[in-house]
Amino acid sequence: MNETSQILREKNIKVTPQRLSVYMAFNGKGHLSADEVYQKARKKVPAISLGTVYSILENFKINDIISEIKIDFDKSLYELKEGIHHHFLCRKCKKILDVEMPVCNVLKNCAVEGHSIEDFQGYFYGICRDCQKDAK
Amino acid sequence: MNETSQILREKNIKVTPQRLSVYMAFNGKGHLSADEVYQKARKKVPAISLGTVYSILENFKINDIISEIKIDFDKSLYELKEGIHHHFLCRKCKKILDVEMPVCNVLKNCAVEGHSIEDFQGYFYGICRDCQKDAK
DNA sequence: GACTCACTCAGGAATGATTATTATATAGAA
DNA sequence: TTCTATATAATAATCATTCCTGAGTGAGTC
Repeated sequence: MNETSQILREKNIKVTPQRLSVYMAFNGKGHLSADEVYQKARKKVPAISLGTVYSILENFKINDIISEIKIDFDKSLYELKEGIHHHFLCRKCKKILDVEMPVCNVLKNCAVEGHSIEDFQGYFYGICRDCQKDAK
Repeated sequence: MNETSQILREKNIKVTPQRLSVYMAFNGKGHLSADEVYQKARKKVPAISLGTVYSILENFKINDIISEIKIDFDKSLYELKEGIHHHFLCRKCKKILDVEMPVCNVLKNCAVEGHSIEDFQGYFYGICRDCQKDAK
């Protein structure tokens, strides 16, 4: 009974090799596309299908284990939900970076114009530090 | 030489009936999908094709006339860029509402962790005022 | 052990938004 | 008006994502 199994059990999610492999695909790396998750999960469970990966990602999303990021308009990225942060897309090198923006964090769990806010995502677009350096 | 033509000319965008019809599709309404723009534009230019609509939307986006919104993860929405505001998606009725959030507006045109910010989009998720009322 | 019942999965087909292609038409400048 | 780069219509292609189906699995019951 490892740590990942524990996390799933706490959310009443049945533990299966496929689910463990998807969870573990995120080890260390954030911002994975469904296909990247699929490629990594296959190393543990070679027979896993892409459809299964999508369904597990959906399950994890509903259960607040991961969040979906749609910053670059062509495909979804996923990351483990740990620590509040937002995302920056460099228009030049297309890298996606996490950015801390404490002022944004208070926006969660408050009300705006009478609407209750359960979640907030902030997307920043611009030129990253490295690309600015290169331009000089 | 109407007002819309003027706006396009200022951006060095050739004025065509198709472009005018796409621009005018936004009259008053925000948050249109590409297909909704297409349906509205057809009323002025019946022969316009969906491909053309997409290409004009892309052109307008690059020229800062409209912005693309991807808050509900299945298709893009577009709106004229007028006034800074952010978006709220009600998880119950799926309506998208504009929200003013002045604290977010300062985030544009500043630097975060050394990255220059040219644009910022804030997406809020929760239950809207009306749906909260209904639940009572 | 046999039998449910609900859930999970693999494989493959279907969907649907978006993009690419190409030949024709046209806006705007000379 | 003529010319040329650009815009457009029509259509095909792409590709992420969802749907479907039939087979597996595991827990609980008898």
